[in-house]
Amino acid sequence: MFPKLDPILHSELRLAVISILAGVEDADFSFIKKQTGATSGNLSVQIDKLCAAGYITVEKGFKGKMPRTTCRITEAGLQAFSNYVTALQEYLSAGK
Amino acid sequence: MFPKLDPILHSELRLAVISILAGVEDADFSFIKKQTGATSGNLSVQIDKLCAAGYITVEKGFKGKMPRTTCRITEAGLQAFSNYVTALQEYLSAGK
DNA sequence: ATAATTTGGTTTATATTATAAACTACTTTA
DNA sequence: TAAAGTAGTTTATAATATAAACCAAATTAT
Repeated sequence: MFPKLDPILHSELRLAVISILAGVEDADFSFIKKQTGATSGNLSVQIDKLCAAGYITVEKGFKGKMPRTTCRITEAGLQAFSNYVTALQEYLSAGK
Repeated sequence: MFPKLDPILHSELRLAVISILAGVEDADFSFIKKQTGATSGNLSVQIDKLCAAGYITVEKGFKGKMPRTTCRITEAGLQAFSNYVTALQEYLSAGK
């Protein structure tokens, strides 16, 4: 009746990150930080987890002389996000 | 952009409990346990938290000789559930 | 030139949360 | 009356999230 919710996505900040990345080609650390309002430390950790899960890729380079971390959602990430939304609907709609 | 998600409801088991209670007049411990597949211990703890938050009421009585714990959602609980669903929609729909 | 501040993060420690294991108390069935 | 089942609670442990501290380089101010 209640499907298991993907624990990687069932996290406020990670869900926000995936949600952002699902809508754009790619996004860098600073942009995601501004959009989410997260602290650097928290964001760094959660990005690592999404990366370890294979839901996003992280590319480190430079914009001029400043370091720049660019994130992009993967196919697996898009699929997981879609599954999560579907599963969650079971919970949200049960009270009807 | 991303609203804060109520931490009381942003828990797989507590959300399932609220979701069940939102659809019925009341439900007892055993019924909720069967529907969710949760262990007794976990369910007991999460019901306590929902109760402490004022989202449900818990009534202890007896069905014949056996103890029976009946849960019911409160107005505050219904409101919180509604708010949670609305907030979550921001996350789920952002990738479109 | 150099000192202070900002950018762009990582690492590590702590607090919170969820889960599982162990236990209590009573009832029913063999 | 002994074993097994019901209906939970309490406590311990594992997992998670968050915050604090730190690092390195670049930029800006003195």
